[in-house]
Amino acid sequence: MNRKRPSQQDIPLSGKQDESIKKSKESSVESDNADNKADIVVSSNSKGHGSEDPRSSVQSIVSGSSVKLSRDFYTRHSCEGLAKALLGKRLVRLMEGTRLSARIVETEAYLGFEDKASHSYKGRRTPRNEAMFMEPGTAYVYSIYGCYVCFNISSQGSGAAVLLRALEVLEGVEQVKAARPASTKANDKHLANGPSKLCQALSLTKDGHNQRDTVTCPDLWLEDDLDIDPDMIVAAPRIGLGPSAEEWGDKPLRFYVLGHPCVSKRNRQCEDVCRAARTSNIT
DNA sequence: CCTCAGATGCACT
DNA sequence: GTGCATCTGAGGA
Repeated sequence: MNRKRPSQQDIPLSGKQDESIKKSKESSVESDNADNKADIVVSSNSKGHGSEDPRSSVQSIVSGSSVKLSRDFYTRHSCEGLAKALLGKRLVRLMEGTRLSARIVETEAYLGFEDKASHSYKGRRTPRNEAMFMEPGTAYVYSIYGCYVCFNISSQGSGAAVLLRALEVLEGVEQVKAARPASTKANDKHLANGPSKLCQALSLTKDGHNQRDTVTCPDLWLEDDLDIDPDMIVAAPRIGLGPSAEEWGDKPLRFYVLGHPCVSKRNRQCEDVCRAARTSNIT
């Protein structure tokens, strides 16, 4: 039946990008400017590290390969590794026959037993967090602050999971806008730039998706898409943790794509570290 | 760009 | 009863 191939909606980060760059004028300060621009990534699906000059990889956007992520994908990475590996991948949601998809641009790792910020700290296992202990690839959706939900994917390691924090909506923008509050519809970058925003955007609910297996679920899965250059991944402390997390609140377990406009909250200091590491790799 | 307050209901102790 | 892995809008720099 009417399966639409993604067409023009497949192209993210285009036009307006230039505009915002022009606005931020400092064309003399080359390095800063270059990073704000989307040096988004990439060597699509090719593993050989592009030993090329990173500058040449600016804005090479490739459309999704439509290859669903397998169990093996979720199993072969550590929790932290999975959090990074998920960057660039697509979350796909089928709603009444319409395909919605969005690129993952920000994640957080929750390690489980030893992680004081994790719901499964010390192996704590309750009806709520049962999904964290299920097969890698299982969705863990929980409600928070009454009116919101957060979406995680269970990873390897008992009680470990990856929280999705921000997406770039690629397909189904109109439908996504309909699912979000009116005030947020003006700017496409803000459609899914937060853990609960992205759940609203793709209509992910606890009743509908908690404990669903994304490897077999017919209306929710992940697809291979972009491979993010490791040099472009910013590692920063996680967001919103209370004092009970103690030293775990400072560990760099949040990951996002450097320069991507849809990231929920930037950490300039960690971005500087990322850039410094990158330039020293080049020289 | 930033910070701040209030909303909100459920899971757990 | 307490504590959230948050969001929005308003107001200020």
